[in-house]
Amino acid sequence: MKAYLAEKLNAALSSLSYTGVEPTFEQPKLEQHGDLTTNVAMVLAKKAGKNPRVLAQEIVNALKLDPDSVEKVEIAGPGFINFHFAGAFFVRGLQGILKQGESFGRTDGGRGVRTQVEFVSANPTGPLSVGHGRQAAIGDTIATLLEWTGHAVTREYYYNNAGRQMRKLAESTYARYRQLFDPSFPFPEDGYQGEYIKDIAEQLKSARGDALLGVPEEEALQICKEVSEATLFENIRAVLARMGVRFDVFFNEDSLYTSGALQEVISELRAKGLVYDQDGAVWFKATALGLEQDRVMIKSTGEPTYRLPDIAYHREKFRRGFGFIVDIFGADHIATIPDVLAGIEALGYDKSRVKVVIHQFVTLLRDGQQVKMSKRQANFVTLEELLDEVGPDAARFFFVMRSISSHLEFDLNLAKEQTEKNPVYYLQYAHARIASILRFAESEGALAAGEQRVLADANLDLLSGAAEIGLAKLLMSFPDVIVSCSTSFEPHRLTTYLGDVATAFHKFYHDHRVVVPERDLSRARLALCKATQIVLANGLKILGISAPERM
RNA sequence: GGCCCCGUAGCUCAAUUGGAUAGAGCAACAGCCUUCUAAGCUGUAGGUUGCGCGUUCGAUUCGCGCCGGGGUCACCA
Repeated sequence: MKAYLAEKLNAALSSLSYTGVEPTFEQPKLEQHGDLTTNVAMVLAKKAGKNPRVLAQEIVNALKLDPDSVEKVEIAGPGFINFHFAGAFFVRGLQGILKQGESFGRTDGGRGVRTQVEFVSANPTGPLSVGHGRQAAIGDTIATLLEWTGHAVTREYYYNNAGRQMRKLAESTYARYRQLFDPSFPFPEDGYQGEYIKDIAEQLKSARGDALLGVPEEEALQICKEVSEATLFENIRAVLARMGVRFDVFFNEDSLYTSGALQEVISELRAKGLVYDQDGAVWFKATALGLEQDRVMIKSTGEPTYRLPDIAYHREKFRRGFGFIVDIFGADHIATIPDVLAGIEALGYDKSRVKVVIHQFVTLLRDGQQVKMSKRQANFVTLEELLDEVGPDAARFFFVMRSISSHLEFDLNLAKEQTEKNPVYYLQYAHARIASILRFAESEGALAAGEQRVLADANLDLLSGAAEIGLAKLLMSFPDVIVSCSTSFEPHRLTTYLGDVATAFHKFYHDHRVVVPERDLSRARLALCKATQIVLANGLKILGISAPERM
């Protein structure tokens, strides 16, 4: 429709010899402003030296449109040209939805480009937090949105199981293990305080008894590290799986060390004059690239800081053939990004192919009070505990329902509530209600069993009520919504849209009885129900939330 | 102090990326079930979009300056 109008509008403009303007269309907020609107008249007004409304009238007079699809064109406000489509246009569009079914909403603007989405990427030093949960939900949803818009997506998790943090983990587990035999054994100063370390120590004891007491400490620490890492990683995978999040690749930072990728980055940057030695450390000359200060890449101890492997990792992403790279980070990582982007650009890669998505933090609310989360005090709520409490559907929905650049206030009471107040249930209820109607229709003989697929043959012109057309109109915009969510990396818009669909459906349900004696009308309304169910199911699927048949 | 995010109805948040009269949900009040799921629907009320300049046909959106909240500024990740 947009393409059709663009063509007609361009023809009108050139017949009036206005050139050099590409008209744009958008969907007006208010229904009375029509279905599509263009602001060309206002854009052209200054250049043409004419009043925008007068200009708009000229353009409208020159337009030749098919009255079967465009019912009415009018000029409004400061000079908008509003196009009102015929109701039949929307209603007939339902056929397409019914035919496409579970693939309705997919588009191919991404042209199959190989796209990597990196998210979560927590090191195996402890259980996932609710912040990781938000990142998992956002990352997985963005990955799915990219798939739905034609990208070939790889979901990737980057982790480091070497270095200081893992050493600390091993020492913590070892100390807890020793304490099981001798409570006075000292716990490391800055060790991991959490209860989970004690659990791992207990496991170690029941599996191996006191065997670790008899081996040299280095060996015991190595065992502690391996067991802790394996246990924690297993837990991380399991918790993510409960949320329906699965990764294609777990990329180990360690491989960058063994492959020589780090040295390669250093020497290439050094050759470009972007690396120098000072105070026994190796520095990245970030100031030469317009950044605020130079940064250490290799400490005087010989150990790299995170920057070097991060740059090397991003180069690997390019080398592995990804045409588009999406990084999902929490707000606490924001400071590291400019260095990495500058680094890969200096290495000759196009940093505009990297999209960094930064999300803000999560605070939990219980009984109207903020739940204090302190990792140090070890009284933080883990993602696993949250899933136990509210379930994966509510968790995933709540995690993505706010703009990612905003703080998320997660109301535990609301997420648990199985009432109309809870937006997740509102959506799922609409889906279940439709399933129930379809079952009823079959039991009444209004619809033969398994006939749902051929509802596309229904006489859709019988749908003429405002609620019916309004709903059909909304359903038709689903593919555009997916594209918009995908290109803007704003998955919360999908939750808002689905809420609108559910509202429009409930209104339709309230205004019209679906199964009525007139068989053709029944079938038309059933087609509308089925199309709504398809949109809800597809939308929920993208969000990773179940679409129940009964509630 | 530098940089980043946020500030919109009593509360939690939207607002088609610069559009027309700023919208939802919750809370409050008033209604709607003999009928396909009331986990639903309808209505009322609620606003100087933190404040002030500026950019232009037009600003919640862009720029500058304040105010307030959060984050971040390591030879930690």
